[in-house]
Amino acid sequence: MTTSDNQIERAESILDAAETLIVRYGYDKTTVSDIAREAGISKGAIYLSFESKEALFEALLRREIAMHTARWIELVEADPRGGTIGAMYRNTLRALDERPFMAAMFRQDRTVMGTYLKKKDNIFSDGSEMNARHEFVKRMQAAGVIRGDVDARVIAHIMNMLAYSLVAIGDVIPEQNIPPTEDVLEGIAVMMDAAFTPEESDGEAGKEVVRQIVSAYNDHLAGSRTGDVKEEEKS
Amino acid sequence: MTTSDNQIERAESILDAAETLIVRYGYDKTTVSDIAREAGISKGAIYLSFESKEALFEALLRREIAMHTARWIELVEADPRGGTIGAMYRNTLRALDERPFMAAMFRQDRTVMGTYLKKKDNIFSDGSEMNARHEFVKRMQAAGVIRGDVDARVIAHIMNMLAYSLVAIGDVIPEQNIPPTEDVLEGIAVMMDAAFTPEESDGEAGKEVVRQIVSAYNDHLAGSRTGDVKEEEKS
DNA sequence: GTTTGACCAGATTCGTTGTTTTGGTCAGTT
DNA sequence: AACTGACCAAAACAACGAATCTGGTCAAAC
Repeated sequence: MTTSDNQIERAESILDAAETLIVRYGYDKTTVSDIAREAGISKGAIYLSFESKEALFEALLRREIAMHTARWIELVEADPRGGTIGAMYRNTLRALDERPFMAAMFRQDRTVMGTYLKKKDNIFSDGSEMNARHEFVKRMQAAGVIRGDVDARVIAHIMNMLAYSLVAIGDVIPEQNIPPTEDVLEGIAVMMDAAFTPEESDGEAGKEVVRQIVSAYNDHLAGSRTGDVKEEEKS
Repeated sequence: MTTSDNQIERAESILDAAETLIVRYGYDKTTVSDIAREAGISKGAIYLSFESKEALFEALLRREIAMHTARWIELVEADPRGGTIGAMYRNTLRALDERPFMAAMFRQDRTVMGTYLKKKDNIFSDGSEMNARHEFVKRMQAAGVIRGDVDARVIAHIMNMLAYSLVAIGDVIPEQNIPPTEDVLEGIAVMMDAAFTPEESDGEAGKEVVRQIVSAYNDHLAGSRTGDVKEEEKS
């Protein structure tokens, strides 16, 4: 086990601590000292792994997205009829709904994200979510998994609408009036397939595209990590 | 023209004034005096038509729902292919999107509804929205306009999700990343028809059911008006 | 080389006090 | 009888220093 491995392990355990606290108390009410205590280390040690509270939080956001993506592909691979657009989308939604912090991110929950949302250049302000979904739909159309005769931007936006309302509609409708999530996801999947799956459809083509997208995304991630204290800086 | 007609006219003009101000400044920042000034009458006169600020506001909410419904049926009747579930739903969404105050209500916008939302027994807390949509779907199934083999509750909830996100997703996605509303509504209509319209479908049956529902709703309204100062009380 | 926790400046919260605003009323005017 | 607007108690707001808290640092301990 190398020094670098320990570094990463340490950073991960900090993020674990931060996640538990932030999901429960929110970004504002969770102090750096709280995180240190929860992780069983000193406050100073936090700053050996992260440049600032904000950088720590952004690392947490990135990790959460990565874990969500991993969980998504896991569900897709495990799903026997997982190659249609309906099934793949259902699995994204399921992965989203499974992870409370991911859901909070997606609806930009103020009680969880707190003042981070007010920062000028927070990672949501670029609208990358929309672009990602649009790209996904275009590729699926190219692979013949989604009908080509509907505007990709519109399909992508409808998918964003459903995802957003899945995690945000609780603000407006009391829980007991919402049908079981599984039923809703199933309904959405059936609807999507009926509307957007072409007549002749290969049940496996979709999965291959998902693999490509996810691996491209992972490469992208590896090249853009910021805010962690880098090895070189510490000599 | 009777006294009672004048009463109603007066009350309407108060509601007009209230609507303009509340849409712009919100419930909290709009004072009763402001409304009186905007309506060109004295503050005391407001209380000849309404029991309290809260009652006035609830009358405004009810009127807005009624106007939304009226607009909806108008669009349905005018729509040549208006009898399918997709077309009818698109017309609800269009009517919703056309009226800023209705949209603010639907997403329970805090800057517009202000402290009214914090009242114990506000008119949203009963979840009637959900029930209304559920009823609508069941009737449409009975009339053969929606496929009968899907859970009405789930369809109703998906419809609520799309309606909610239509008016609320702007909080999370910058406007320029959202496709034109017309395109989105068209996409939703196509999707709904592909997924929920039965093979053999009568294009006019849906409209008839809408007429029935709306007239039943209007009867219901007439029987439950509260908060206005009643004629009998004023003798 | 790591890790710690006392320490600090700036921000945030709190408690208090005085001022303004607001929903609602009602004696008086039209 | 319809309407007005000065008036009032209660609530909301503003100002303010005092007290507390928090992100971040760094000399000292391991």
